[in-house]
Amino acid sequence: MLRTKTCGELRRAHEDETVKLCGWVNSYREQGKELVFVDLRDRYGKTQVVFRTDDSAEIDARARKLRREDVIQVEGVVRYRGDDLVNPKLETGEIEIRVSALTVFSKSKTPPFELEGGELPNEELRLKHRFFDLRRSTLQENIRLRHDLSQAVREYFNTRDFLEIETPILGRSTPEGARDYLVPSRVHHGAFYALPQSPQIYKQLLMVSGFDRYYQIARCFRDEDLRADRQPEFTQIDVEMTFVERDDVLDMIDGLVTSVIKKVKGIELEGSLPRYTYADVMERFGSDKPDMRFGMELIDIGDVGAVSDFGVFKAVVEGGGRVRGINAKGASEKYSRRLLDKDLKDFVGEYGAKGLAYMKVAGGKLESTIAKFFSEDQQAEIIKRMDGEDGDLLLFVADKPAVTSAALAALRNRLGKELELYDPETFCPLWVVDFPLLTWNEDEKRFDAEHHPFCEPNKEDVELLESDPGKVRADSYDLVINGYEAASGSVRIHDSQVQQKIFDLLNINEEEAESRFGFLLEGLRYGAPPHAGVALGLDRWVMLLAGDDNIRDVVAFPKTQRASDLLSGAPARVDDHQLKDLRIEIEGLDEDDE
RNA sequence: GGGGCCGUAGCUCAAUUGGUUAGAGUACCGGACUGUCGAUCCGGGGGUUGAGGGUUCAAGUCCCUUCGGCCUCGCCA
Repeated sequence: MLRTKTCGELRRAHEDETVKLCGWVNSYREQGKELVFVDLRDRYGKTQVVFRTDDSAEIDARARKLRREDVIQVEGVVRYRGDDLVNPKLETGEIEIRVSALTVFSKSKTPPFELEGGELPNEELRLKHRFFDLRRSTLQENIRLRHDLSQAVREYFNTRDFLEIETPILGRSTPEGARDYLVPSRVHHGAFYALPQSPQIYKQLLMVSGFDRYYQIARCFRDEDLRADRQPEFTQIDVEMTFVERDDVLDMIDGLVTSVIKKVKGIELEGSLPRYTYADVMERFGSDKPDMRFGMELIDIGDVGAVSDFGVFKAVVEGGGRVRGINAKGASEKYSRRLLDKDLKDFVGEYGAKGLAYMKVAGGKLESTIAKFFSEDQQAEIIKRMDGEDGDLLLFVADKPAVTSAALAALRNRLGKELELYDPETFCPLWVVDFPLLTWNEDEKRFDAEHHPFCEPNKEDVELLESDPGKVRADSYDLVINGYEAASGSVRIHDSQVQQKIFDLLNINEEEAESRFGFLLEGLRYGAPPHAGVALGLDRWVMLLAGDDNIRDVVAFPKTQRASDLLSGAPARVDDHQLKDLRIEIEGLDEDDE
């Protein structure tokens, strides 16, 4: 046995035991000719080991050659350090190991950066040495948290009659949705598999097969541009249930969310998560994934703007736009004029807003370069509607309705964070329901599925499918936490005729539908039960539970924004004979185009 | 595809208006130290300023091109 204990578990109660420990040299301190201290580290903690010339000059000499990150084994006796020598910063600080034998398993090159203390090096370097970065305690804890979450999820579903079923990774490319990652077939020349964007169709077919409660912790792939919270491959907790309605799924996931948050974070949430309609959150927060840890709702003052003397507001309202604003309570002195006129204006500009109007509330009136365009009554009405008090900063965007939503929602998130309007440790989950089924695609002059093409229309709106498809609500739902989409799902269509009708609206003709989705449509023709499901983004959940805002910190081997793996060098060129097997030729490559 | 920030010693950063031999902390190497624990003290080595080109008497600094990382809009059923 190479070790009898770990570096995190020894206490005074183990005094006088002989133990073997293995680990990495975290730090070393030579103290004169007689003494060497080494802090030995493994996944479980750190333990101080002490070498003395008295005990063995030979071991002491070798100990003096130890350097950071060398991997060693020590054998020795657990000693209480003495009342004045306890180190309260270490869990094992009461004791140390008096070493009687040392084995050096492996020497380390000088580490690429320092694991603790000081600032983190740039992420490029960390990713190149990911195996090393992963030794840092924060990343170790994140990976541990990820494991805990996966296990809690499995336990929850396993005790409720769900079966974990794997679905293919090599599948078929389907139209719409994200860009597929493709895998060429060697056997079928010119044909390609697609990696799954999600196991959607397979899980629906499993419902048709009678596996009425399914889940899977499934890897998914989408070849789209990345963000701080998006990786090209990511993990979904995929769930599907048969003979259920929307609320059955929501209740089941409420239970999952409250139980896993309790289990991995020890936080008690209300048993039933609040449910809002899409129309409601879009109006009040301008976003379908509002951060509900703070208020600052969007308020419409378009009617006041329309009758004021402020030309910008008037013109926007007359042109069918909206004037909406938010109230940054007590922030009138926190943003300089330069910040407001430049930084915040540019910030909302990223979302298409042409300007940002602001007014400060002081002495019951509005203070602003544009205040003169508003009568006393109009000012009073704005203050009242915005719930304004002296010291408040009111910010307005006048633009196309969608632009006011996007710009103010982003501004609200930014101000909420900058003004510290919430406790970053809290979790505020909510369901958003009744999404639109379809959204009009102006470029292609047709409807797109808002969620995906297998989503059941809300029964109350079925008539509208013919008359006004854009108004049809879907029987779909998103779970939102702290401003992130944390899960998404819907009741599925189980009638092949309804499914065909939706394909028609999406401008997918019968022939194309048969060719691309035929295997689903055919399944629906052989006795398909009502079913519904949801998928939770595991990576985002771990990120949120870790209090992080970077998804790479919760993935063991993540990819960069350009989807490369700096550790392995993927993606990379392949040998010509591999391409020849696949009958693939690469066009337009320069010699130096690596 | 668009916008923004960044790249100087192993690492984190500094370097006046374009001007002396590109510095500091830390890491690394050597030495001192009998209870250290972010050890301390003394000494030392270490630079293709991401790469390429240009302007200039002179470029880390200015210009062009390019590579890479991060944030973001579009995109992500």
